[in-house]
Amino acid sequence: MPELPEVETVRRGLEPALASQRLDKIELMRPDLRRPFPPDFAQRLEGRTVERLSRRAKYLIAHLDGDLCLVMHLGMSGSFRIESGVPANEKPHDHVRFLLGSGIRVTYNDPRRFGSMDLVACSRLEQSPPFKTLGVEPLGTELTAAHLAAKLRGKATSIKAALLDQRVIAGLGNIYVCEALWDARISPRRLAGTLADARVRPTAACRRLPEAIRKVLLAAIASGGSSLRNHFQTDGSLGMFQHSFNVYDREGEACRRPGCRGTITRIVQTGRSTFYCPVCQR
DNA sequence: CGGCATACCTGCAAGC
DNA sequence: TGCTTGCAGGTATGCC
Repeated sequence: MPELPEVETVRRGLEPALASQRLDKIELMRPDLRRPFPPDFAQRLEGRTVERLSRRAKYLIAHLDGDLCLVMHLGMSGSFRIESGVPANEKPHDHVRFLLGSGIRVTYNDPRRFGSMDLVACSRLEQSPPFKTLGVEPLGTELTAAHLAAKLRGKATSIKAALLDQRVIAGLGNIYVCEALWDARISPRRLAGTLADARVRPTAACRRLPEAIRKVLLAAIASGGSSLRNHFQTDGSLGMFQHSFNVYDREGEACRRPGCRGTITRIVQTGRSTFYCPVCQR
């Protein structure tokens, strides 16, 4: 289930199957996911070759020849399957099938249909929605304590909500926000604005955040990478792998920080579960 | 505009 | 066992 590390894992898993491949045929099993597919979706894709797969935040982007980009989001429950052989095996909630020149099939499955697929000119990607409003890539060089302090200055909302805001940092979701805040020993209830001082400089806690964020994301990507190497599930699906968390979904368990005697607590913030240790996260 | 609740959709686990 | 309820890692929209 896809936050940034899961999407990156899917990208790496799909890349070998898709790179340099011609899209021979696109089959749509329904007219929409979260929104209708763009007009002439299949026709605009068929016959083009995939040059590469990239990722921005939680979006997966297939770059095709002729300046066309297929922008995909996995929503809450999207996954891909790579298969060969005939006949195609159909599963519930298969919505899109890509038939490649190699004979391989890539199938998109999404029970909740919160995912999306859109077509955009690659040359205008950054100016088009949703990219134009996205914040910095957490694994890029732009994520610094100073940048965070500037973005969080004056914010009256919690740091938890602020980090979930894709306009601040793009790609964090509920799990990795909880994990990063635990790692940085910051309470999710703390007001975002308090991470910048009066001169809009980062506080000590704010200075711990960029490293904490990178650490949890990179660890998750590494874990996804190893589950990929073990090989896709028996059905070839990509996009789910279990990873051990320090706080997420651990309500009632002992805090894992050495020396801390706290118990992981669940609260609800802006309608979503937050897990944290009230003893060591301040 | 900022902050929050709500809607979208299905599956699953827990509780009665 | 079978039904109901609540919850799930996503974003977009509308309301104050």
